[in-house]
Amino acid sequence: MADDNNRQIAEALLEALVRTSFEVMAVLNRTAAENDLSLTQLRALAILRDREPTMAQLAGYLGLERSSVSGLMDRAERRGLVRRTTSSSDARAVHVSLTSEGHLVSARLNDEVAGMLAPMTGRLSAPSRRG
Amino acid sequence: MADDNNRQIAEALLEALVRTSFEVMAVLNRTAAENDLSLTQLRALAILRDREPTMAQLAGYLGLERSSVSGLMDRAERRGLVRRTTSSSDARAVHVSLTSEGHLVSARLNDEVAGMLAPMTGRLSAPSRRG
DNA sequence: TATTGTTATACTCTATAACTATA
DNA sequence: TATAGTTATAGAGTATAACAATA
Repeated sequence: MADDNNRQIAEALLEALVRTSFEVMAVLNRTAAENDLSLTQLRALAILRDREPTMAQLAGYLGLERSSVSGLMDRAERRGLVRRTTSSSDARAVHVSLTSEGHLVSARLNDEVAGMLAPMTGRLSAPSRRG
Repeated sequence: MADDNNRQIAEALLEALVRTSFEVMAVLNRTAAENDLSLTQLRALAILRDREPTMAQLAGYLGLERSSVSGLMDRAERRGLVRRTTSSSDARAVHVSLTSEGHLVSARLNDEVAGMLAPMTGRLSAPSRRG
């Protein structure tokens, strides 16, 4: 019976976990969409905030094929958010980095996401101030 | 200083929340992909497990345009997972329901997701059995 | 030979706009 | 007139395969 109870709790947790994840992704998607970006572009901009990876490394971070990232960065570059620079040590490699515009956008996205998820994180961290 | 502490906690929670959500979505995506389905198809099958909504209602559940759901259900129908039936009360409306094959697939997906997320939910619900 | 990045191609997902049929 | 669903169209995201340049 203890096992049965655990199973029920696990099922409820599973549902809560999946539902919460969808809510978080919805917030991320909405934030991205309001800035005319896709979720993947948002992820890429977040990754690039503190890194200047090669295309292959970026593909690794995003869990995508290199060819997919080529198109992704084509579109981001066209919008002036990132730039490509050839590596000095390996003539095959191309590094990606945020432009100043890209940094601005990425920081703004970060703040917006934090603000939108504040009801979920703030409630846990901040004590109620009623009374 | 208490406020500053709360802010730091909220930031850490935000990161954990987003990271966890991405991990959950990765599991869902992988599960879907292994069954040659997209995440949206997986969501739709999950929704249809206990409902036979109209196309418009399904679009509402999924947060998509009706036209997007038309294509989605075209592909699901072509694979024998769902069927369309015209409403008896409103000749304009079309209800969507799982076929027996669709039910099998949907149940299997549910089990696979539960299994893959067990490390995240089981750890919280089940006491350690060491010793 | 192996790796990096790109291009060509194909498919899914999604939206907007226009349409038909019904209410 | 308004609503339900579909179709046409377009663009983004993704993968696989083939390629050129470099290691």
